[in-house]
Amino acid sequence: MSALEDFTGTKTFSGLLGYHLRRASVLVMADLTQALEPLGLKPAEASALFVIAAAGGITQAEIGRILGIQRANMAPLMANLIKRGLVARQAMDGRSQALRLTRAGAAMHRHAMEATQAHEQRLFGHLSQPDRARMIAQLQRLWQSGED
Amino acid sequence: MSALEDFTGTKTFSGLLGYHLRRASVLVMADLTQALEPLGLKPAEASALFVIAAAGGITQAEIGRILGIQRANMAPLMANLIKRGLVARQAMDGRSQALRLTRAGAAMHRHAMEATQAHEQRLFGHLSQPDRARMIAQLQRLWQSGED
DNA sequence: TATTGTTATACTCTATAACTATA
DNA sequence: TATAGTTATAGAGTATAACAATA
Repeated sequence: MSALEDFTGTKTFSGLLGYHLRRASVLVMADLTQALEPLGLKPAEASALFVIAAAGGITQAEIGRILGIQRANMAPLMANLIKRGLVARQAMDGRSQALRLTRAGAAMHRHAMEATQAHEQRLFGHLSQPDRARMIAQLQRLWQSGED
Repeated sequence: MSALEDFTGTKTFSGLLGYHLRRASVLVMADLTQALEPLGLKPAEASALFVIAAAGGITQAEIGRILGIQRANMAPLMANLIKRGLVARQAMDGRSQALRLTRAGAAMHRHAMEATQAHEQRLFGHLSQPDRARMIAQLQRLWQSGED
């Protein structure tokens, strides 16, 4: 056991769930970023595609609320997806625009979902299905408790 | 159930552990940042104090390796803690310097640990002790698998 | 009055490169 | 050659403020 493992294994951090949550999240995001890079997608862009695929006709402001992304930051993100022909707009009323996947966007969505599932399997595959489900439920309750 | 909860509750994201890990981590870091703000500490600074308290005489490069912080980013962080009189340096050899908490630093460390424990209790107190221990063990194995 | 979409901008965090002094 | 500490800097992600158009 190296000196580094020794320290991180002491009571200094071993009792702090938030610390391990953060370190794990950093690792997972880095791996997901790599997994999506061949598709030319960033995690936030892939997430937006996932939401549109599940809820065609949704507005970008609503996607932002679901994903925790500011309206101001959704604008360039969505402009990029539209410019690349993955998402199409359709006027609902004078200020809202319904978003749908194009054919290319639907294909990209499938590839992104496959890459994401493979990534999840790679990182979390060693966990049993009940362990995974329990952790998801606990984490979801946690972050949704901060949603108002 | 609102439209937002409905979407985040669908199979789109509910099966993705990485997504919930990320959302939870963001919430936890925001809460910890607030909890430490009255002390004038940022999470990274508090973590450095924790490491020094547990391992007096350690160098800042080693702290960086433990916490996953680049050497280049440790320099201004540690300079700030020293300028505030929380940490003192002591030459080991011509290039390495042993770090120790000053009296003020030890007091700050206690306050930071108390604030952190209260924060953890506030966010994770609803989890049973076995649940908490299991989650910590699983997350730790996960992020440490990416350490080389 | 509130909301959508947008632009501009600032701030924080993190990563890279380069340098010196020393081992 | 490798490491400690430092500086400068660039990039990404996120936050705030303001605006026009519309509900």
